Amino acid sequence: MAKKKAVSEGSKPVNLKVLAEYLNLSPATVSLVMNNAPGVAAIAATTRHRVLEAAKRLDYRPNPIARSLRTRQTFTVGVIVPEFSEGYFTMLMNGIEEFLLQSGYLHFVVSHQGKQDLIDEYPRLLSKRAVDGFLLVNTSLNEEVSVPVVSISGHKKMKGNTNIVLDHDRAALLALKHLYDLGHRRIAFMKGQPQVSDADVRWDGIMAMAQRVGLTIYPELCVYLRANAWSPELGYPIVRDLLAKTRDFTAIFCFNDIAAIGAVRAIADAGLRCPEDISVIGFDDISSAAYQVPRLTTVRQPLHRMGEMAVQTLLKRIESPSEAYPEVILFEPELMVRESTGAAKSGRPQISRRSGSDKSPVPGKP
Amino acid sequence: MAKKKAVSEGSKPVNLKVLAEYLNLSPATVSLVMNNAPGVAAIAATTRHRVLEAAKRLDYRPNPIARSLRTRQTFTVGVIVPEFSEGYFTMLMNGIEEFLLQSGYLHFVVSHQGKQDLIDEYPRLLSKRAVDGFLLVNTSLNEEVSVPVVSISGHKKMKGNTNIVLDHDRAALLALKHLYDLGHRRIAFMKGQPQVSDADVRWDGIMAMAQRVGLTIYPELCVYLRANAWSPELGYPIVRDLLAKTRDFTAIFCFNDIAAIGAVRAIADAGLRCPEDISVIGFDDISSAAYQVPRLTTVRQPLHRMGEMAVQTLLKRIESPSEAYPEVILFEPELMVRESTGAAKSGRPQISRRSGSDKSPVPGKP
DNA sequence: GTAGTTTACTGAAACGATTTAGTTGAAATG
DNA sequence: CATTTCAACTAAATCGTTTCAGTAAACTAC
Repeated sequence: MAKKKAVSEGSKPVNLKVLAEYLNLSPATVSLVMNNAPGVAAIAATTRHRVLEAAKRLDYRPNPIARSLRTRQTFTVGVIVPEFSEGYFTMLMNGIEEFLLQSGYLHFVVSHQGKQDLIDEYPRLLSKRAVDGFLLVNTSLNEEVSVPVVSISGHKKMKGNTNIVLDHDRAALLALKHLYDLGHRRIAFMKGQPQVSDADVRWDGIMAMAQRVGLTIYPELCVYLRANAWSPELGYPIVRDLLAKTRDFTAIFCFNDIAAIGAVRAIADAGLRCPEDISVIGFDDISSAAYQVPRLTTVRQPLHRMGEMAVQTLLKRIESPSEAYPEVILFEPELMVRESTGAAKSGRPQISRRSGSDKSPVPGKP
Repeated sequence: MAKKKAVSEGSKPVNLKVLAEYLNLSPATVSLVMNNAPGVAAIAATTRHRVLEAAKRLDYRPNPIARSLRTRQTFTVGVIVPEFSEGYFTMLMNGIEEFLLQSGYLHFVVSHQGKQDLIDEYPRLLSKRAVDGFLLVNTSLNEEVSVPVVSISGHKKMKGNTNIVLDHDRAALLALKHLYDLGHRRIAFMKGQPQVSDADVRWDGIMAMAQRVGLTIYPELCVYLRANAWSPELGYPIVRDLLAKTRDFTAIFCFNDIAAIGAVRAIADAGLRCPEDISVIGFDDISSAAYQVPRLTTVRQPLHRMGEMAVQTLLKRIESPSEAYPEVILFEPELMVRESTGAAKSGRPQISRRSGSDKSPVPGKP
């Protein structure tokens, strides 16, 4: 034991040259064996064993930097996210990190806070650091990069990009059908921030499915997230202001669970009850959603699996870049019905509210 | 413009040699100028300008890998955390990442999930990748590493380690005094998981301050977190089970806000009200704490600032390792009084409950 | 005019791997 | 016996920097 320590900790870590000298072989031979490179077949089996054993005994660990310099591979990927937000981000990252580490990769994470200049700068910064690929979370790039890219909830079609996305039409359908079945007809909708790449697609899904279900979307009940924060501060003021303007709705479909928490709070502060007066439905199913008071009804995204799939796809593309890969990988949402939605309050003066104008209340399509 | 593009995007990125040839200078000279190295004084000002300008025109960017190979500096730090948890982790990371990027550093993040083998492996893994320093979050290492270390909420004294910690005595005092003043005498306490390095110190603080305030700690009202998850799932079952066993307490001091959310939920599920029947006090002040129903009273940790300070200290130590640095940097907590704590419910059969035994109810000290 | 000092650079050796194109000696082939 | 083939390695270039030890030319000093 003492001997082993003396060898491995004595002075500087052994490098290839030292190991080769120790073995009376050339660095080339040792390198071939260590990497199991094609061409290693030409090395005698006995020599192979000698090398491997000596490497273990001397605790030889190849220097990844030197290796990267030569091979242009760093076993590092760049992860670009809007923010280290609670909920969405952490669930995704757990999936991403787990699988990445298993495969021997590390990752740099940078957050751009929704700022366009950072969105432009970070890919360059990370390219300079020679990452082998990019994982984009809710972010879309303007310029192409020279390595494989996998986007989660990005929706831009770009060369070399695979999109991991939720089936937002289905998500919208699940939520709207649920609300419709509970009797809700006047529903408030919350659209995500423009810099969040999911926002538009989700919104389009809601528009399309509302029509399918037979729900009317009222522009005066639509609210838009702006602030960059992913904290309940996001949803709270917007729902508070909406309630100050009108209470003529029985449900609100929030952009995410964090905003939903803010919404629930705003409803309580307005002296109303959730779900008795207003039902709230969230999105994502973050880990605290099921423990809120009331427990949040929400559309679950399989974020852990999406993260895992993103990594798998990215690594496959890094390791064999010439193959063809799907442009889109779709995941199915799941409706988690809990306590924040309930039967629509009846007795609302729905008709009176709609008089006075005949034009379609749906923005855009007639 | 077209010309510029042709130069910068044409083929491979220019390297030092190409730039040097273009300038009719040696790589050595160019390198000196680019790095503003000591010795650059010997380069004529006109040459300096020529170099700088050509570098800009040809869009020369030094290859960080080659540079790292030579200098043994990677401008990368390793961040080791227990988990990508909501709340605590994200708030800290926002501070860490912001400051790190500003200073031109990137970071690898790995999470060990409380598993000892990973806690041992990751520092080696990251050392192999030649990180310039470590940032440990709620994690303590067994072996020393050869680069500077800054721990956040780590409490181990090790060579080369600076600890960024909260004043846990003060934190306990704030919380206990608050509860005491509200009339609470029988209080339940929740201790953090053994693998979370804050757990013991916080617990000791509570013990000490309880005595100071004049509060008795009842072993039967102490619960212990075990599960590794940092989700409300953490606090929920434990408080539910406690309530099944006894309801003879009027407040509970939770290990963190996430657990407090679980506790609030468990209280509601037991048919009790918070704070009327049981007051709940959390820890951290995560961003959704203020939006819970009821809004969470909690002990705030200045996590953003702690993260920033951690980075600042680490970078200073990386850049001038020989200087002396403090072993501990203390941060002050702040009590955020909100809605989840209220006056203790009176009329509890306190006396009857304590009869039958005369031995001190405080575990450990008499 | 010679020695010493400055000024403005440069050559070449690291750093620690990978990889291509050989080399060497022995065995097989015709 | 000359030639080819093969097995088992190795020499040396390369990746793109940094940095130390020079060096050539010009300038001072006496």
